[in-house]
Amino acid sequence: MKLGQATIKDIARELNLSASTISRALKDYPGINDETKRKVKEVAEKLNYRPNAIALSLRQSRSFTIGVIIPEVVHFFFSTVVSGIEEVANSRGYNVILTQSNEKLDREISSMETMLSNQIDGVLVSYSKETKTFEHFTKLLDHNFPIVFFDRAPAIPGAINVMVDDYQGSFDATSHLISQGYKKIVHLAGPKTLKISKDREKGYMDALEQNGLKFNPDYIIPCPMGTLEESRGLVGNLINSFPERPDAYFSCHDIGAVGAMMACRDAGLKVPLEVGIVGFSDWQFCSMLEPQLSSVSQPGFTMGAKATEILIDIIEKKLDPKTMEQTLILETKLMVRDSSKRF
Amino acid sequence: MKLGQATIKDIARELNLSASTISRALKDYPGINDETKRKVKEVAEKLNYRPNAIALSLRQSRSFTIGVIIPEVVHFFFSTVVSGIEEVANSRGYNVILTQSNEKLDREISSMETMLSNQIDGVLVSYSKETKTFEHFTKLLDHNFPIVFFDRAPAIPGAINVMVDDYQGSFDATSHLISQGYKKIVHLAGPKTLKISKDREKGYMDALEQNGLKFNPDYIIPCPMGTLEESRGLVGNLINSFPERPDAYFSCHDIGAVGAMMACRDAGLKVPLEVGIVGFSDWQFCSMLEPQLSSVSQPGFTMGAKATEILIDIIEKKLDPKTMEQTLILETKLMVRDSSKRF
DNA sequence: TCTTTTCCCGCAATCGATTACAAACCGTGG
DNA sequence: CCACGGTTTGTAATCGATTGCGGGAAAAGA
Repeated sequence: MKLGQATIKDIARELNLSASTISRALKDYPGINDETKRKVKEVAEKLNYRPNAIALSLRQSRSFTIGVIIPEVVHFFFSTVVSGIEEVANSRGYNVILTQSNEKLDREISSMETMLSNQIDGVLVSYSKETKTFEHFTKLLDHNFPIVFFDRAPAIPGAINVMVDDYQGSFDATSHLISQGYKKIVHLAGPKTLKISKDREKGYMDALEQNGLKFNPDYIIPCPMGTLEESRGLVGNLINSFPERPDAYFSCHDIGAVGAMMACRDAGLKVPLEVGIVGFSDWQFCSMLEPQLSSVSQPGFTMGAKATEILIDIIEKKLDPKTMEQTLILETKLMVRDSSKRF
Repeated sequence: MKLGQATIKDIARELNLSASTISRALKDYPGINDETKRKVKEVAEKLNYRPNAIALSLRQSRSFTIGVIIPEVVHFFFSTVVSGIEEVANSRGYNVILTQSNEKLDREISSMETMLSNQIDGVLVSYSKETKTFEHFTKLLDHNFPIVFFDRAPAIPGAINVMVDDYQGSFDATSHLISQGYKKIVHLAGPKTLKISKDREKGYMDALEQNGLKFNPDYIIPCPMGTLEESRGLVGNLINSFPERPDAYFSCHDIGAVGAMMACRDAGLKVPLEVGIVGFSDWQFCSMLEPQLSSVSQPGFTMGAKATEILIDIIEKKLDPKTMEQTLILETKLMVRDSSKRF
């Protein structure tokens, strides 16, 4: 109304026809006079008619809108994923409603609530660090509501997940460090609630073992917050206090790696000569650092795009969550740069 | 339906009441028996009733949804703004539909179209670099459709804008370089289509003049693409070809500054001793670089938050775009770091 | 000329919630 | 015994678009 938005009735009035005729004329139904169609379209054009998507949604019980719940937007990886989501959703005629949980469970839940009220057709979720129970998702899955999880995959049987091969990426990164002659490799680990953290930790451990290095549990340093200050502080302490000073750091995310790099610089250690460092995610800034930071690159855009393809296929019944492959794993790629190149 | 979502009619059937009674009972209208209310609420709870927002939207011709159009999500500044938007919109009960134009005009236009179809209540826009005409906005503004522009403000009389003080930020940055003894200051400029580019350029020029330095038009280097490679290449060429080698670079964005920094490093020039560098936006990575990059910090979150406050106030008629202040300018803050500190 | 077929189009219901108006029911007072 | 007031609930229209069904008119056939 605000816009004086023309409706089908306005066209009907103008032409002394009924609303149903207009509707059919606009959609080129057979059984409508060509001349009538022409006139209807002409008037529609003139009045700048635009179908009311809300009315359609109500009638069809679907909105051509998908919801996205991510921990935070201001995050290189997630924003990349969102970009992929946006791209595919748009090209397939869907809108994207975005909410961030800020890593809080209650916001995640209330987001789901309002999205459901808004009759979204499906939802893409990367759950928060706080999320330890998944009833708010399983309840919906049980009713066949389309949900696709990305990056962070919950322990829900039957859930569809799109993720990167965290294990392999981590394994590759650690193996690379070993191949460069680093022997005492510390792992800066993420929160245990996330499967990705556990996978990355396991990749690290397996790489050590398969390369004949002994695994030292003290070399796993939990960095639950994931801030630069946290890892910088922890690594700083560690450099001075450890009996055997570590000679490499593999962090489960880039920020942690930068913190480690700074701590090393603070301590006067040369990277990569004395200390090797590898991060995870390959954020934009990796190649801007001095030395450039090696990192495991995650295909964020692809992840968003694939997850959206799958979700929409499920919505449109082109895929059946019951019978399809439940987990799509995308390959990572180790970007070797100066921070870990000794030879 | 998909969810077997309960409607008001389901409750009505269960209790042998009419839909209207249910509606009133749920909203605690007077004139409904307390006992009835209790029972209605009980059944609503049992059936996990959630009002259908789409039905409400249709009836009220408003959707409690605002649209956001930005050039790209994968951009530190814009994602920060989106975060602010999300925050305020959520707390005031609005959903956020996000689209990115990828700096393309036609996508910007088609985004507006589909958003209007979806009966959004208002829209927040930062227009694309390609956008040179604004009919797709003025048409709506003329019909009193709520639009608030942020960061990039179009030349539309009467439009509401929220932006940072690009001029002052630029002026401060340049003055700072001068105060550090740099004399031949190059400006890496952005696309002329954006007002922010022009403002930043003007701030640079005025700072030179007011500090008694002669302005040399050759010292303004257009960097329309805004990529690292672009500025790195341009500055690289410039170092070798210029009769008087510049001793400082003020870039209109951080990426350009990093490119300049790399070009200097390539050329064996010491930053900040021989060359001073200042960027604009204060992206996350500024303090991770070596040397740390000085930059003009823009309050992205605040910008998103303020713009959303204003938009919703307009939507809810708490503000009148005709009579209110049309441009809100937020202060920038120069973050002085090592890349420009000579003393 | 009367019947049948074909062609166009309108009626009315639907999606879910809201709301002005009307109605049914109760008890009470005249 | 009737009317009236108050309390509680129901009816029906509305938002915009769609669609099954049916109807009217003109054209074709008998």
